[in-house]
Amino acid sequence: MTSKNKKTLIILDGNALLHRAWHALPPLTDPKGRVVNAVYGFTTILFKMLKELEPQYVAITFDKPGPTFRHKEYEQYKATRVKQPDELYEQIPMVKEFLKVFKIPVFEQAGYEADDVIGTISRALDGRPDVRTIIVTGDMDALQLVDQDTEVLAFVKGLSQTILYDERAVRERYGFGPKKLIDFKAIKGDPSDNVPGVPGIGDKGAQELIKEYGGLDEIYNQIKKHPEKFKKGVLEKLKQGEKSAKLSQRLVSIVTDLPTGFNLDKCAVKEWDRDQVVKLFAQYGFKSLLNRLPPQAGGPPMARHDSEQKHRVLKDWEKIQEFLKVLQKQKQFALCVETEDANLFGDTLLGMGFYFGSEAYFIEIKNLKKIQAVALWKELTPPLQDPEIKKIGHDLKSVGRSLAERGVKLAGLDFDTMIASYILASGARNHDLASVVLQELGQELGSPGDKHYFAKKVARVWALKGVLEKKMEQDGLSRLFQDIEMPLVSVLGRMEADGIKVDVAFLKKMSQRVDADLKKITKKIYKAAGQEFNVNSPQQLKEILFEKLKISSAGIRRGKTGLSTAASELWKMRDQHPIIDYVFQHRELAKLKSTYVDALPELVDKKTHRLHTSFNQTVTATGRLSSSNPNLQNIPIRSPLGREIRKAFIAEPGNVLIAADYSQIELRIVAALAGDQRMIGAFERGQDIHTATAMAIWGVSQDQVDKDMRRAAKAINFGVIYGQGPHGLAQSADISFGEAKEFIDKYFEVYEDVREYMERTKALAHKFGYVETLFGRRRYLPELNSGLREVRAAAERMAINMPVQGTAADIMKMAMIKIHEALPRASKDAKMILQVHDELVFEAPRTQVKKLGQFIKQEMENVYKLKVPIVVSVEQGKNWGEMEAKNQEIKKSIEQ
DNA sequence: CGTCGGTCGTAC
DNA sequence: GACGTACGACCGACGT
Repeated sequence: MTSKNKKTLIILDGNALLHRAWHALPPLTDPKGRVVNAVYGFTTILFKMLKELEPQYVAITFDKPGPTFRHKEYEQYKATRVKQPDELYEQIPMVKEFLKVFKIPVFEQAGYEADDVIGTISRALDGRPDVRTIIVTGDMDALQLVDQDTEVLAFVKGLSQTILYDERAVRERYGFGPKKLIDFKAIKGDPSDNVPGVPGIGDKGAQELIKEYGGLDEIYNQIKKHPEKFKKGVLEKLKQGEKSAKLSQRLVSIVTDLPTGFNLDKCAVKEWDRDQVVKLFAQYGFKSLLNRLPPQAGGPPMARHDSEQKHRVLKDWEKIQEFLKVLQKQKQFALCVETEDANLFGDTLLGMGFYFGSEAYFIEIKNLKKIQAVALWKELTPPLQDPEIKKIGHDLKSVGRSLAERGVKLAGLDFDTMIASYILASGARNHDLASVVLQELGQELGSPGDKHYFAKKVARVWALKGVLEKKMEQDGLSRLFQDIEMPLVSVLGRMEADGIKVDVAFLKKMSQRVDADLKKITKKIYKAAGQEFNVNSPQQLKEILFEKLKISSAGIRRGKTGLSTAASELWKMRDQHPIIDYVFQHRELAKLKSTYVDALPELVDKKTHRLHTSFNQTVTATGRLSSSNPNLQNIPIRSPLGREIRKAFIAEPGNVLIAADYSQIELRIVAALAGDQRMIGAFERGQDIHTATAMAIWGVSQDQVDKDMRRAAKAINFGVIYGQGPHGLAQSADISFGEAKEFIDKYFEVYEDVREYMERTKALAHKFGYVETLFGRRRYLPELNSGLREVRAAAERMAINMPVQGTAADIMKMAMIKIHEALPRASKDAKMILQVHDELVFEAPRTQVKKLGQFIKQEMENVYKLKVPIVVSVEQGKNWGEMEAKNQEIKKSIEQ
């Protein structure tokens, strides 16, 4: 039989390949946080083998966990093996999941190793000269199985290189055939398996002996007959090691007669279900592997889920008119907006996608005649603006804003698949349409190149709604979605569109001033350093500080790139050299200039001088919003120069800005969630919470609490919210580790229910794998099961923090919805324009401040009844930097 | 020339 | 590394 006519069986040594992949690849994690590098590596190997070897049959073998007959034979067998981390072994079931989908059979046998199963299979095929067997493995033990019809493909150097061993290749490498490898190893031993061999004889000696005599039995026969043939030392060692050699021989012999239930037909390569494969890959985050899926052997073309007819692209005006008539009748539909530049704003509109009645349409608008476009919008606008007609979409805030630029006020926002995805997996994955479709539907979204891409997109959005809705229901997340997140979408859209006015001239002047100061301070730095360098480069700076100026690096934190030059570290060296102070000044100026003073005017609308941030609703792991382009949630306030920047945020003439702050909202939530009467009491009495904490910890009266005591109490109050340990507290309160530890102990004695609450939260997190806010918002924390103590501890801190931060976010969101809804009744000219986590900023006519201030405070304070009072302080001013308190109850300077 | 990780700093 | 949640500027290494 010529090799051409032969069929090929590949047998993969699962354990060996998994080990190899584990060591060769960095610890990649999947969207759930599990380490999956070995699965990934194994899968790439599998694909490569399928593609390159084009086998007709495939089988996989694994070790069965537990002792083998070799352990019974020799207790020390593999005793020197270092146990690999759990993260590796946890990947075996994952690999098996893949194999199931690819319909590849797994063979294993209790009490035996993968090699024995491989041996059995390859010997079972001895009677089948029409089958060529290739054993794919990461170690060389299998070489003894090589024969006329059996080869070994061994991975060397990680996963990058393979060598194919047939009989000749084995002979070339060792000087004898595969069968003799057993005796060779029996003599030389195998340190990695702790097989002793003949002590004192190694690689070279064993090789010579085998070449000379052929095998172990022959050697010992010769010793009896002609001991004089052997060198003295070798003879002695062989005699001494006879028992050990015989034992080793048994240990390294691969068993070939197990009852594995092997049957070649079972191993025939079968077609797999591409959708299942895609789904699984999505689960594991193996996006790149999708393109490397091996071709289906002889199978029909890939099955497609949706027939092409269901996706219609409408270009002709007549067809579009027909479509519009049907659209008018719909009570709900999915929609998307497509623009040339993909960001939806100010771009040429390509068209819009719609889905209803099991059909997807893409209406091409770009090439319509002017008069047709006008007619189109006339027909399209009423259903889009009708709040009774439900709109389903992905990122409806963007859709709404895009339509708003074209004069359409989108209403009836019912189901946003981006938000639903976020609700189900906040922080755990991307929520762009392609990712969500892949994760939830197991389908590829395709690219704009596809003929029906845009129509397909909107069909996918519709399909997603069904899946996500059900999942939210199952997890009890529907209320959160319907009552908080969906109503918030249009609130945020409105805030973004309104924007905030910026005094650009003020910032330009400031830029010049700061630039001059920066130049001066830079000169001082160069002089002090004795040379010019880039002060903005930490790398160059540390060279100047520690090498040129020889500033002591004792006690300075080190990072991945060496000594740190962070402010906290520079502070430790402040007395050693005047340059440190200059660097501080330089850092502050450079930061403010580049991040704010120069960056903000770039993003201001040239005509209106208003700045339109994006409030992102699907970014944070806790439920907070984030802000970007620009980030208006980190505008400086703490330093005097920083606060100057806030003055650039102004009200229109005749208007003022009103800022309303939740006071100590997170600590109040801690008190409420923990049900801690002592902390609740302090809030009920309207006490300053940090002073109250200081009083309780030290058992003193209010007037005995000095500044330092209050400062320490404040640090620990905040620390609690973050799950901070003694080390962190020592740092932030500037006290010793021992003192910090004492404080924390005392704190939890005082607020015992807070301690209990923390413990309960951690326990629940471990039990369920997630934590939740008062309103059921979840955060999954797969890292709680990490084998690494540090990773686990970090996850526990997240578990502590999320319900607190997240509940505050929930409350704030509810207040925003309530206010947005009621604001027109309080004032038709007032606008809610910013949210900064615990603060809302409004712009309103000066004349209405008093009334509005009261209204806002009322709404914010009463949006939800906690076990503690919620208090809001209101301020007003011409700009965001100079605000005056409107109510006297709480003075901002004290409480923060 | 673009991308990306590292470092740093701003806010709550 | 040691305190949770973000965004973003700058640097410099790396790949095209």
